[in-house]
Amino acid sequence: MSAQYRLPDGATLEFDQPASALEIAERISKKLAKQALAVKADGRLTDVYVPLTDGTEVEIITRDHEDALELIRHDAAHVMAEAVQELFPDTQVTIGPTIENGFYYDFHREAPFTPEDLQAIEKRMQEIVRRNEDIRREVWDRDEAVRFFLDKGEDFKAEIIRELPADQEVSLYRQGEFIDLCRGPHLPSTSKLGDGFKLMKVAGAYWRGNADNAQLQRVYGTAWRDKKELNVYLKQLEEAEKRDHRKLAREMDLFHIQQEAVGSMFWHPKGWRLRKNLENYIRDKMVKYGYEEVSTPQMMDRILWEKSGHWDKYGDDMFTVCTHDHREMAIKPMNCPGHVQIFNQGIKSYRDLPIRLGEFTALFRNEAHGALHGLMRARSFSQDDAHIFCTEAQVNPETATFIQMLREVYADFGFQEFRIKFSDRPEKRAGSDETWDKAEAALRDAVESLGLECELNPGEGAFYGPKLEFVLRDAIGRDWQCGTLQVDFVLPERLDAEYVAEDGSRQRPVMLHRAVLGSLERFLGILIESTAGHLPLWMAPTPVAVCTITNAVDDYAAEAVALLKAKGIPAELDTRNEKIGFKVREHSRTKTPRIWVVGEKEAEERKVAIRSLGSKDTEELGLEEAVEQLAQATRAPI
RNA sequence: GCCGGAAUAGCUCAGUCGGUAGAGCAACUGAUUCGUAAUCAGUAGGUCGGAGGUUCGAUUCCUCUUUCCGGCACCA
Repeated sequence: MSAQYRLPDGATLEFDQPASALEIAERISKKLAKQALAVKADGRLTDVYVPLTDGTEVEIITRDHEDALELIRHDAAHVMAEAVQELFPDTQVTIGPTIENGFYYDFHREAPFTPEDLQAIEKRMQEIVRRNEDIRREVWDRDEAVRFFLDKGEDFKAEIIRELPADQEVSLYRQGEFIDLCRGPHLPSTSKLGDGFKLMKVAGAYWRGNADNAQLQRVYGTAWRDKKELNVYLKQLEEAEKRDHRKLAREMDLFHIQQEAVGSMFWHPKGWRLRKNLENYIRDKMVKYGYEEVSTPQMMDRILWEKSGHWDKYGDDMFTVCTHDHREMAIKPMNCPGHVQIFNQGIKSYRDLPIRLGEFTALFRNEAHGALHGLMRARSFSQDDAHIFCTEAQVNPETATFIQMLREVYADFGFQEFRIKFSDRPEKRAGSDETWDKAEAALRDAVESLGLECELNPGEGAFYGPKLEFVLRDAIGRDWQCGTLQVDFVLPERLDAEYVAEDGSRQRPVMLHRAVLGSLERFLGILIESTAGHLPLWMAPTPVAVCTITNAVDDYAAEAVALLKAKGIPAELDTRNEKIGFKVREHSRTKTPRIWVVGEKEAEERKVAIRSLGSKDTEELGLEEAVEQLAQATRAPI
């Protein structure tokens, strides 16, 4: 039976019988056959040695193809598992997927893998690559596969196979002595993996992501087309680590944390200026968008938190204080119940809605030790938190306005692109299913009418409602939720919020919980990392340092600083007896955006020589003009 | 919280196979008054994260503990 295949260039190849991608490649050129890693058959990735059906559209995947990395990483995981089982036969394998930049494999083994073990594993992987073992697909009977793995003591693997969907083929891939359940496809042999991989770290990870289950050892690796690509990646990573906000914050003298107050910042003068700049900026934005700022008690009786439902879900993570009369007060982990109390004062009419209440006071959450991470995850922090009390009909327009505001703010900080996640009902939640149906539908409607692109994040909503998460990335690619919008029909019910509708009836308002920046601390951390400390002029704690060349011009420099301060610009005066090169270096290292250099010449002409951070050029300007210009440039956008 | 790693001067790090520590930068003092990423010299700075144990002797070995780093879990 003859078979025809179409190639990407439109050409057709004919064979006497069904041919594999390898045979097709062979027909085209020896070189292509040698380079073939896999094949895209009618758009589906398939192994190269599998005979393809007549009429298939065939695209040979070589190393340069965009899909090659995925294959290489997937194979790296298998080769690693093979190496581990050779070196540590008491190890059980579980799963080993590819991830961004690499792969991991979760192993079960009593003894921990040491850094030396990782080196040994990596070496053995290189050996397996040299062995050039064929990687072949086999389809097994499910029960037989389960029995096979149970016999080998591979309980986790057997469990995975047992729980595969009934209609799914059980395919195993064999390379040398190693055999693993896998959907594929794979490279034709281990040598194709090449030498662009490296094991990075070991970490604990729970079986099936559940903390009640056994903890496995996850070995992370990175894999690339070749050594050169690997080295480029490692270099990038090294550079990214230098942008760590904890490191930069120390260099910039922003804040510190110490043992006596784990998870909370001691903000230094410069850091606090920065922090205030952010707060004042977003405060003005909120005024612009029709919010009222309020302030609610730092601690409130436990009873209120029980009523709201927070105690049930988060009681363990709340800090509490006992009063002399034996009342238990919770230090607020969030503002929503407080805002409802304000809403509940007096009778509200539908004419009053929407009511938008915002607050910036500090929140306290007893975050798990292992979760703490500099500014990104702290135990005390503030949010640009606000609650919009509105009618159901207002959910849609309020969402639209919020998204507009968020886009505007993110753009002001240079975040043009960000990810949006749609998180729907979690397992543990308050409110009826009907309420959730309504809330999710309302949010989905809003998202759809705005044409927002979001990814579904199943089961990750708040306990009182579904949410949108606006996600930004840190220097080394970790995702952090910053902005959020949550639709809540539950808390108004639990806390008895109501308004009088047009027909005179009492109605529950909908509550939109929303934050643009989210935690101000976290947002600052992200901003510091994304800008490598080169903050926008209007955010910088010290926008300018005035540096003298000789002490003869100290008075003139002091006058310049006085003029700046008169405009509210926190300028720094540097009259130290140091060479100008020294001063420039130091202010550059602490990321001062502008350095004004003044020497005899400038003093005589009443000018300043302006140097911008990251540039070697200088610009001369008259003193008054320079002050005016900087006053403009340090004004936050509105 | 869990798994692994780490903790030495303000910072970055070296060191001691058990005999109580060193560099560079920063700081301080003095000299130098200088034109855009490090002027020179000198001085000072550490109960080697904390507690306990082994030992004649512990920064080093052991146990516990705290904190930090990386993941995982959690994230109102």
